Amino acid sequence: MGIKGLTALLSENAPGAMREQKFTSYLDRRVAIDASMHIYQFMIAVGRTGEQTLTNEAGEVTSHLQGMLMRTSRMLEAGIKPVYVFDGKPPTMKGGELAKRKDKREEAEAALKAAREAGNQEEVEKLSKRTVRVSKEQSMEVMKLAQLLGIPAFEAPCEAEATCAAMCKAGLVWAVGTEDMDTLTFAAPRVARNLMAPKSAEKPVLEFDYEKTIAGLGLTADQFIDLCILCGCDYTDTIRGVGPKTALKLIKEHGSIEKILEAIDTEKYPPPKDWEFAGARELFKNPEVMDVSGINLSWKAPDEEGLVEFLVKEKQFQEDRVRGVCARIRKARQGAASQNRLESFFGPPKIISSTIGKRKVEETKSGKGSKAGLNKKSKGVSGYKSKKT
DNA sequence: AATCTGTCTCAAGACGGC
DNA sequence: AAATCTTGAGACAGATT
DNA sequence: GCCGTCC
Repeated sequence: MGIKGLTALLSENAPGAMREQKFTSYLDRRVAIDASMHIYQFMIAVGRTGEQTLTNEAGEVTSHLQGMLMRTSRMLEAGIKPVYVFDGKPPTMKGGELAKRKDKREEAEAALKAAREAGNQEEVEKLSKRTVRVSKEQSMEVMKLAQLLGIPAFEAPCEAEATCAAMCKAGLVWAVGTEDMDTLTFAAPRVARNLMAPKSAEKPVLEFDYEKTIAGLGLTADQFIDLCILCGCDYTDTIRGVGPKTALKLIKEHGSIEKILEAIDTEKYPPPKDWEFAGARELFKNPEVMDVSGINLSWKAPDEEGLVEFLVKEKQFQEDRVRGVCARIRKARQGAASQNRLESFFGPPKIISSTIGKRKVEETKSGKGSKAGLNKKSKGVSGYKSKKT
């Protein structure tokens, strides 16, 4: 569940760390993306009527593939360069949280069965969304799809978000595109939300800057991790009676969880029994991540025949749709290669902020060196809009 | 009276033709 | 031995200061 | 913009 209440806390206490961006400003940006959340969304939403989803003749679900194909092509056409990262084994400390989720799912499964028997169609649809599971095989199918589309894809050793953050720290990508605020706790320099919001919604991308986050809160990196643990994370429970606001106050006052425990009345604010906050801290501070040194990311042309083999022959996609997507991607790639100023495709030049042009030049100058972004302070910081609740 | 926490509920895509 | 692992936001009641 | 369709 990420970090409870962190977004609200930041918008009140570190608004300067948040900045709204246009979707089009991600032109030519490399972005690391945790694939698992997307897969879940597609399994839940794509082609669903009642308990029905998209399937091939054999009855295998294909919703995740349809969703990923469309979303990925949209990103590529927008000039975004995605890197997909898949979850590995969950850390053992997540066991408690996972057990809770399992209980809830089983509860929903029981209710679903009852609703089916009662013939309550509406209830069946609602509950079946809550019982969705993603198998390893389905994840691997999405990975295969990404690779056929020419996109780098990796399986992380552990939490995908941690490896995404590591890629961003290493300068392999400009930002991590996610809705999960854990990523900021893993100290990803830049986190982008709403990156995939539907075109129609025109929701702006919300960008979080890590350095500005901790500076805005007035905390050190270690203290920020302690704050996140106190707010509530996936790895351990929290002190009863202490939520985000009190947590921030206490951390600023005392500096660390150890000191807080010494200072507060633990009768009134009982910490969890055998509280393993130090273990959680370690998971955030030194997570198990992929070795990203020496990785050379590249975005290749789609393997059209491979896609036809996989999606058409095996999964019964319509061939002209698949070939159509390939054509659109190829066209976008050609445009990017031949045009230095792709932004002219997106509207009159005068509307485009000059920072985009500048950045574009900087990046092309730096060539395909793997460190686009890290050592570059973004310039247009002045124009952020604060958001009130 | 105002603030904060804990719990429970919900919702989660995208294209193209009209 | 076999099978797994995604999330945020808002409403609201009740406790606390 | 709404709605049927994607597999």
